[in-house]
Amino acid sequence: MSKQKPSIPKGMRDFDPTEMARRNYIFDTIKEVFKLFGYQQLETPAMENLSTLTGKYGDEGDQLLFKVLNSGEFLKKVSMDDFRNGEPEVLSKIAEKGLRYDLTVPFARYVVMHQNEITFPFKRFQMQPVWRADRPQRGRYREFYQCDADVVGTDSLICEAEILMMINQAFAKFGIMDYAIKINNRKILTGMAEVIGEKGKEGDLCVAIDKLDKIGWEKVSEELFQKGFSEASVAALKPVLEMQEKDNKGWLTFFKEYLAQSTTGMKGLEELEEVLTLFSMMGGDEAHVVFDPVLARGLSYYTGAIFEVKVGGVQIGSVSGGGRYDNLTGVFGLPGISGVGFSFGVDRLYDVLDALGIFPVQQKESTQIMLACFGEKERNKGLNILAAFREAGLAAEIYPELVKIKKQFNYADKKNIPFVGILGAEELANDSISLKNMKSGEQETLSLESVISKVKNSTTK
RNA sequence: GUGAUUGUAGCUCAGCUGGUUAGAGCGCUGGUUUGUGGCACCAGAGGUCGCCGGUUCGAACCCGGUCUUUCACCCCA
Repeated sequence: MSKQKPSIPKGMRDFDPTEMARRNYIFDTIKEVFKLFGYQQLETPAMENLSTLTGKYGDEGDQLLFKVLNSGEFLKKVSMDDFRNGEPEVLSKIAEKGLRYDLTVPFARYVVMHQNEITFPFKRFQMQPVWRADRPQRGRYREFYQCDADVVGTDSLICEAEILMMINQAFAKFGIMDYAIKINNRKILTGMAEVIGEKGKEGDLCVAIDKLDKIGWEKVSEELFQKGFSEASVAALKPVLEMQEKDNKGWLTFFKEYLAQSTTGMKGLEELEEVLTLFSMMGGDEAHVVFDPVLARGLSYYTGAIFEVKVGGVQIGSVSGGGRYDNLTGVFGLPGISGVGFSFGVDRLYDVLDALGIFPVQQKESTQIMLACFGEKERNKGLNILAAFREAGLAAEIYPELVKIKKQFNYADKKNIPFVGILGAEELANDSISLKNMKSGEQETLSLESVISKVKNSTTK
């Protein structure tokens, strides 16, 4: 074997112990909130049958799927004719599995497969990596985690209100104060397209409108003209876009008049109002919930509420988003199952907490005390003491080699272990431990019991 | 997928218009200190300059390809 420089695939990452401690903090916090609202955890395999995945994310999505080569002689089934017929023909014969692209489609597959065992409404959450063969950029990876929570099998708007509550609570736990949950409704967007006289074109409308704060009104209207919108309809749109300063109540009043001619639009408004009412009945903090009529995402599948969360004071895209969809499981042969769900972007949340400097300082995952021993006799006694530490619930370790005490201390220092218990001839003779506080440098000779209580009191909060 | 951009020691980076044995800081190892980490001082190890090919008497430097990094677009978390 020749030497090779080790590397990892493009767009994939290692997480060192510090990063893992912080990531686990994020996962644990989110998980806690999900559970508090009655969501149950689900896991699905990294690979799905390619037939489950293809065609669910559009042509672009299919391109971004990681396909897994069949085991064995994967070329055996391929004929020269297949080669002449092109890539799709060959692909279907050499790869029948693929890595999951998101958590929603595998979830839909699961619901259909287990429809007879599931009690609806079904509330599940899922925190697993997904893979996309995208071109990586900052904050965009080929392997990343999604934290999804969905409830399927009910149209109740309580679910939407609960999602707002969960975001509220998660952010409160993280200590994020400055954030906005933007909320809109697909039916309102449909209504807008209707009342400006461009029925059915809310897709194009939204793609253009969405860029408003990026490229400005002039370019947006230019784009709309290009998409075939008439002069009159673009003019009819203008009042909405110029209405930037309204609060939620103001918007609702405005839209009740603006959308009066569209039954769909009015339905969307009703839903929105109902969600906000339910949310406040649950005791939600309305200060963070902002109706945004230009919020448009996931239009290919969302049919009702749409949300997105932006954190203030940092230049990072949305950290959470979701919405209501009809007919989640239709493609797998189970029509009529609707649901609403949302997702936290762990990698972005990490960046936000990092940028705001609000990760908890205390690393509860690190060792609380290490034993340093001068010789073999001390080491042997140390093993007993070590067991007692662990019995008492302390994260403890002993330096595994009989080396110079300096080296042992150095290890403890590098690993940020707050206490070192020293065992030498003296300590052995009078059955004690010298406990050194690595931060203050103070050292005292104590009994095993007092070492345990001392370390416990000063390292657990 | 389109257009740019980056790559030199474990890390962050110097390295002149192409010219001997490629440097610094931090980190690492050992020592000053055989019952004590951080600080200081001393010594040392560590690089086929991303990879492949070309131009040249001579390439870290110029050219082509490839991989990687970052950025914009597209799309998205």
